[in-house]
Amino acid sequence: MRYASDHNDQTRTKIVDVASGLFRERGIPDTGIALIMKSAGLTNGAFYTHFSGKSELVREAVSTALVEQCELFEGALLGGAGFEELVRAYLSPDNRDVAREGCASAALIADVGRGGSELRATYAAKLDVVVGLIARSLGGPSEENLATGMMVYASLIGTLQLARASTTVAKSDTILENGVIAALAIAGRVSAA
Amino acid sequence: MRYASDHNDQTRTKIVDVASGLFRERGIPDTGIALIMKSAGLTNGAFYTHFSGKSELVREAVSTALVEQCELFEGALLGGAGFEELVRAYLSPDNRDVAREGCASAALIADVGRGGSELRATYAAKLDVVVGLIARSLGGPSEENLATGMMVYASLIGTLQLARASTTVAKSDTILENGVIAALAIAGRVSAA
DNA sequence: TGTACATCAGTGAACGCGCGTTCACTGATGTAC
DNA sequence: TGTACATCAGTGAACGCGCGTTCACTGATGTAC
Repeated sequence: MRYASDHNDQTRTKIVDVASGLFRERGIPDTGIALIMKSAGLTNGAFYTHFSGKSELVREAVSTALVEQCELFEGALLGGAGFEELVRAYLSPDNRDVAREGCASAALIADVGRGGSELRATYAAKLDVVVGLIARSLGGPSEENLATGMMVYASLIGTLQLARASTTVAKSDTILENGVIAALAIAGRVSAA
Repeated sequence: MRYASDHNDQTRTKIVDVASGLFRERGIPDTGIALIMKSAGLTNGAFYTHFSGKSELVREAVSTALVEQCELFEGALLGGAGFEELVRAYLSPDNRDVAREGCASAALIADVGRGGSELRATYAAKLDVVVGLIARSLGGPSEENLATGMMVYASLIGTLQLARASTTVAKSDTILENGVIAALAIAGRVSAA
């Protein structure tokens, strides 16, 4: 073969990774195929040898972005982090400022909600994994901890979005700090209810 | 004059109202001027006799949508509603299903975060009013209650977004119900911290 | 009173542009005989 | 061994389309003299 046997896969992965970052940074509708392909070091025509169309890429890019989220949480858990450290890792200024590498939900969930059932199903599958990891930090994947984990995640998403929409760094930082307290409050109460 | 003296204002308000709904339903980048004007019963050319461009309309439409939010909360408070009833009004299936008339933050906050400083400032101004109303339902606009109100709002936004992105009505309904518990938990804890 | 002009919200065709997508082609490497 | 053909990731120009925006024009009503 004229390319290494995994060349095709590598190129495809590269496109998905690049798109995953650009979508989070610019939003899905404002990110065109030509920009994605140029950022991946290719021309737009090659796109369709890898994907049936933009919506297929969107699904894979959203999925990949959420897997990154999982890896952040998994890494923290393996490092011995507890619930509060998980929350602090999420609500860090870095995660707020570098949307390209940040939480897919905070950046794209509204677009997912407006999307088709395929996109929502793809999102839901990975969301369950993220919530499972939060539940693990709460003691394990019991029904209660999963419900609490989902609410904690909801709170984290909203907090990060408010922090990103803030007009000053000081206000934004305060929101992130209060977000930790709010997450702790949810962790202590939803399960108990 | 060939039109009533307030005709111009009425048309402008009509355009803003229509845009405010369409933006929430479809997202800002996927809502074009032609569609907005057609929905308002006009042709696209007339748009520029009312606005300097799309971004001016976006600012006014976001602002208007948040004012609607305020009116929902104010109405509930005047009706004697307490904090929990406020939260339940927000996390209702109606507010989830009819994005056109629902919370501007849940629908548009990611776009606001990606927007310019003018849009963020416009959003922030109205956000403070919304948070002030939540604080009022917590007892009054003290520093503590405002901080708590902001975190409650963050949680509500995230919860509604997750509910909208869900794949089944049952899961979505559960998220809304648990969201009430989470909001109560935050109300009880952030202030106390 | 009649006529010429001013006002101005709105019309609708057109502008340049970037979108998602298609397609004839390239060129490096593999295989058949 | 040499030659003809197959493979296939990638190129880059072009497609139709809708975007935000512009602009010459309309037509109903007002004002000036």
